Amino acid sequence: MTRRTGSPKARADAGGDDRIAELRRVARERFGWSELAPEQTEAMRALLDGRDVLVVMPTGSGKSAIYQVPTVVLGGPAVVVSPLIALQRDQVTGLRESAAPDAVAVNSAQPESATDRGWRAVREGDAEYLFLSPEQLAKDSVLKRLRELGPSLFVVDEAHCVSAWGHDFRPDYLGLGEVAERLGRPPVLALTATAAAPVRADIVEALHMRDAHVVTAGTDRPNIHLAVRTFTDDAAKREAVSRWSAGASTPGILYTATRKDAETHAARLRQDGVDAEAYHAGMKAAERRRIHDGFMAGSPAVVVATSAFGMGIDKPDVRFAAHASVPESLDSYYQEIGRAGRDGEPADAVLFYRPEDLGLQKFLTARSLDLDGLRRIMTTLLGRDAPHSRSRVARQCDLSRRKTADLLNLLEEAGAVTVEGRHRAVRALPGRTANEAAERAEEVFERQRRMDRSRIEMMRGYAETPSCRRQFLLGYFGEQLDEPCGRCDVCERDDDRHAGAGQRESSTAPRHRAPYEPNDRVRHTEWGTGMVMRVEEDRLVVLFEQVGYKTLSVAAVQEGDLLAGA
DNA sequence: CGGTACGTTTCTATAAACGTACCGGTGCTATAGT
Repeated sequence: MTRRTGSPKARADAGGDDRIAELRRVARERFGWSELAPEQTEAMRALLDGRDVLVVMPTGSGKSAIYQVPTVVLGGPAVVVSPLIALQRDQVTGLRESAAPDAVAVNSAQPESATDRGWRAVREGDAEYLFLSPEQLAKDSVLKRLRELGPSLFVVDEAHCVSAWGHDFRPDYLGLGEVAERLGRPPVLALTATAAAPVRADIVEALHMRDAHVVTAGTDRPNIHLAVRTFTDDAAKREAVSRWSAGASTPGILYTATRKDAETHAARLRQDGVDAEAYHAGMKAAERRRIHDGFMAGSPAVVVATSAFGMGIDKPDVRFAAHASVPESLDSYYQEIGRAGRDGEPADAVLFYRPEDLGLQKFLTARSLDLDGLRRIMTTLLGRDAPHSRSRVARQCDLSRRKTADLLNLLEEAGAVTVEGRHRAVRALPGRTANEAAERAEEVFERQRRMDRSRIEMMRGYAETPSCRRQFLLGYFGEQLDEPCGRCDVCERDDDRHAGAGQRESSTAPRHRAPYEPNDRVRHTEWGTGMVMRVEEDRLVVLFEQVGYKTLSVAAVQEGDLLAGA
């Protein structure tokens, strides 16, 4: 692949200080930002050097700036992948209202004339940012037009969606790596607020990032108070949720696991005189927008919602994010509570927990596999030498486009098929029968399923941990908090107990230390290789590549000689 | 996986107990019909 002259790489050699000065100047003159945070400049520099960059930074810390400023310096349009049309709309409006270069969006929700105007604006240099969904980028016609524009950056916003949705819900997310290649492989930038180790690995793999430069700002949000309230009885939990929410400082978000629960809790809160509304994907688009905009403006004060609510909610003064039921992972949980307290003032994250609620999440994450569909696809592909278009595969195997994409993703990950540059056509790799290939894909599927299950178990771990919740949460995201936080229910309970007994355990007291440290690479006799995520006094949590998260007893590990360094 | 709604059974009930079927989240895009 040849680069255009004046490519990021060539220009980066001109001198680092000049580049930073230029970034600062553009940030000041075009965007009105007088200062850039060190993480922002670090990420921008890497992009100008032509590197791929993964940024994990809390929302509100200026992630968008990381592509907006370099796009101007590089002088070419940026392709920005954004998961929701509503989000695209907000971003386009925001840029239009500023002195910064304009932005356009390409999606199915606007008339064709608007899309045509958008393309023209980018082509003529009147707009520098082009927002699209991954589904748009799965279309040849769109890719062809984009390639002609010669984009200078390929940006994936809310990049955790690659991992959360790519494997089933929105399979086109897994095709983005191929898309970047077909666009001439500009530097790839992935942006997200939270990403645990397997999520980061998913992002890097799916986007085909090379030697990705990872920039992280601390994940911790110390002003968010963490608490869990445990129940055995469903009715008692409902009652407690209602009472707590009705008495909490607003604005706030109450998350529920089902649409029905969102409706019933909202109705109950209204009865109690709270300005509350339900929000979920089953509601009309206009109604959803009304509630979203209303919440931003101050009414309703409380939104009772399923996981549909939240992306694009950058409201500084949200005082609580409560959960009437557990979400399916700590990734989602942290994403959701992270919408509270963005102004830095105290905020509450309360989880109303019943172990039985984990059952619903198990059901919702349980996907089924069409083994026969896998075999049919492989038989079709093995019978032909030339690459096959996806739509032809779908037709010949009598599968929907969606399902075909799903199964092809599995087969690709299993190394049974390869995606060819033009038209993202697929071809079978030789050496395996259709049956063998289908079995390998099934193994990939089973591994994903085990990972999903283990993530639910980590959610249980958080809810049931006998020690500091913040340490647990941050450990999950690969960060260590050396001391208990003092700002969660467990820490406060311990404080009370020690105060009552008149003695406080010194934090410097010698403690039995497990012979493992977080981030150690280990190998288990049965579960293979993994990484130590968290070490407690008598237990440790290891993230295994094949089976996901496992909690091990240190004593059992040592007696059975189960873990070795790897 | 677990809750709920509804049907069937039972020492023929204006009642209780048991069994079974069904439901449950996230968004894009294309397309048919007003």
